[in-house]
Amino acid sequence: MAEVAARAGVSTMTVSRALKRDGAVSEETRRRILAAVEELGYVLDLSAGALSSKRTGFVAVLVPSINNSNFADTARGITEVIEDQGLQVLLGATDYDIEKEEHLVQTMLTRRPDGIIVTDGRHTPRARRMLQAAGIPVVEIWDLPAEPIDHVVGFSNAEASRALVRRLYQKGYRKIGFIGGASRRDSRGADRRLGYLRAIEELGLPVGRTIAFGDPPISMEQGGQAIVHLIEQWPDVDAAVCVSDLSAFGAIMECHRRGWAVPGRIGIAGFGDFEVSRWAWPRITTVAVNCRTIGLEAGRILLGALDDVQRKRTPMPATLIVPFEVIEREST
Amino acid sequence: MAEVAARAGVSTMTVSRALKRDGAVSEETRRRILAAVEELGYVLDLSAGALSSKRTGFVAVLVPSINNSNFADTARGITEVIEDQGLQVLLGATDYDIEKEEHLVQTMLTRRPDGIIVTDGRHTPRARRMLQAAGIPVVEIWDLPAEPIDHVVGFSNAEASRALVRRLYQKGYRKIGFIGGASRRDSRGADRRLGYLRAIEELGLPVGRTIAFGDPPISMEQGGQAIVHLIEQWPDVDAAVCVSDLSAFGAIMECHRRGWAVPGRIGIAGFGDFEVSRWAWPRITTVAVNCRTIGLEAGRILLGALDDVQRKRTPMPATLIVPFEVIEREST
DNA sequence: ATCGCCAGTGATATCGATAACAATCGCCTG
DNA sequence: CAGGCGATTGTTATCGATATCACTGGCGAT
Repeated sequence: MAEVAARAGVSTMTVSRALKRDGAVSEETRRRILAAVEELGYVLDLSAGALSSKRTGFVAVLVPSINNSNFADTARGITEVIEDQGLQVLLGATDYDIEKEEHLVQTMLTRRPDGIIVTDGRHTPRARRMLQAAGIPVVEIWDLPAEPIDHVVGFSNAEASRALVRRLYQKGYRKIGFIGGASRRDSRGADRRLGYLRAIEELGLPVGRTIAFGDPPISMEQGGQAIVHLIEQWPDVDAAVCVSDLSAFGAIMECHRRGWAVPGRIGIAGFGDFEVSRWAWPRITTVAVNCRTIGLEAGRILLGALDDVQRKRTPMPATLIVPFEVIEREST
Repeated sequence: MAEVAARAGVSTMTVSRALKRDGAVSEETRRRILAAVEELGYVLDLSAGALSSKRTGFVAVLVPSINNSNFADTARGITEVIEDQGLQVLLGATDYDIEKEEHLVQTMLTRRPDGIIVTDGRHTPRARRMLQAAGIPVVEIWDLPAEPIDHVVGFSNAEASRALVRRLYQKGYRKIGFIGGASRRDSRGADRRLGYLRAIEELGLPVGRTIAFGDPPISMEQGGQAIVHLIEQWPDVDAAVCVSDLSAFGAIMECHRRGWAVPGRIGIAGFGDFEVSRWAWPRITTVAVNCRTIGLEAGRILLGALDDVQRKRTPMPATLIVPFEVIEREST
């Protein structure tokens, strides 16, 4: 930067200002500086700037998996909003594991992000403590935690699942099974099962028709295996609610393969409104949440909180509940 | 860190050493320091460490899209390898746009990563210049650039596509069409088309049966629309090669919907061996490359280059060609 | 007994930018 | 015309760690 400054005949401070968005520098000077930057091929070093300004321009984002288009959409939404403000996402994947989340939180805090967005409201006590002590805005997304750390953008997975079951009931289904993961690691999956159970009970339907299969994320393959188990174990089952669209898709394809008509023999519903559900044949009944919106809103709330901090206002923790929608398609 | 040092009765330098992996500190001292760290809830500030050590511990990774499980797998592979060495991935998505890539390269360099991995061998001249001038190891992946910048881990998309077409020919298909994106933005997609054209020509098959549809990434929806166009335009077509599995899937489902048997009426093949292709019904013929391996190898090569730099050896640019495999399944 | 080496530790300078405040200049207001 | 204000630029201190070199004490080899 000193070289650029020398070449442009100004001080480094002026160069620094010229390279910021809000820098108060005269047009003439800025032009000279930018020319010098270009000629020298100079690239600003933010890691130095971060140290003195105490703002790194990073927003840490933790998702269970980037290999899941729902979370990928959310991550994109966040990125979109915050990069407009010159911030950058530091992405991490927890693999649905709160121990790994704890470790990632620590790693991320080591980079001193200006804010952090975590998926889920479940954390290890130590992770929780670190998040609270970090002194930066925190947004928990994709869930409605009982005790939010700070801000929240999410919805009740249990309610959504319950609404789906009730819709199936209206449609005439009475022997409804559930296909989900075998571990509690995926807390959103566990909530969906909970909502299913609640609905079944409320409606007075036969209980117990639950297949637990494999570790999250439940794959297409596991969906296919699970539907076979479900039908073998309870031959009178007339519908299956799957913990995600991917398992629902696997289940439907397995039914095709075995000549079981969907929805003729059994209705099958998923969760998440993945692309595959919109274009599969039959199209898959599911619960849609706007994943990108979750990301956009989480990003906006974070930006708002950062703005509050900068203006030395006390930020007010916000909770934003995003809507979900049961979408009935051809598979039920 | 000064507080921790005071509490442990040592200098900050010793604390710093105790918190590194290779730190030469006596067991007794380390224990005292870690205890102090725990009691004070101290979290190391890497953004400061980066400044003095001139190593940020970042590896920048640019992929066309994180919402594509092939690239997500690659990104995971990279992450896996490098986080073992205490490095962290800085992920960016170019949206299949080399202008956006240029911008991202600049943004990333601003963070002074220790190395950078970019998808594709096509770059704007400025991006290319910046990459070369950065003075850090560069790995280009998922392609075999004519003029590599530095290291390469990839395969020839054209060759792979050509092999697929030849396999279809062996199987008896003679009127083979191609479904791909309408723009040249996706250079791997363009290469696949090229390979298709080359094969068609070599085999003396009827040419021209190419449907170009939409901007990358070509979606399931576009695959469904394109197959209709293809069949309407050339009713005698007996097979379709799609630029990716997603479009192949969309095409197959559209055929189901219209009562066109796959592969009875038309055989359909994809590219990429996505999960959906393994579990769809019919299972989809495709070209498989081990995406995770691309990531793992790219990570390893990068680590090797970083090691070379540290030991002041001159790193030798490496090119690693990963194998692809044509997998014949039920859809052809 | 002396020397040299090594493990463990500390003192100091430094990484490259920006915050905070100061200085300068021109122009407007009363 | 004095005072003051806003726009522009510079000076200096500082952010929080680590590189580098220096120092100490113990121990084995000669």
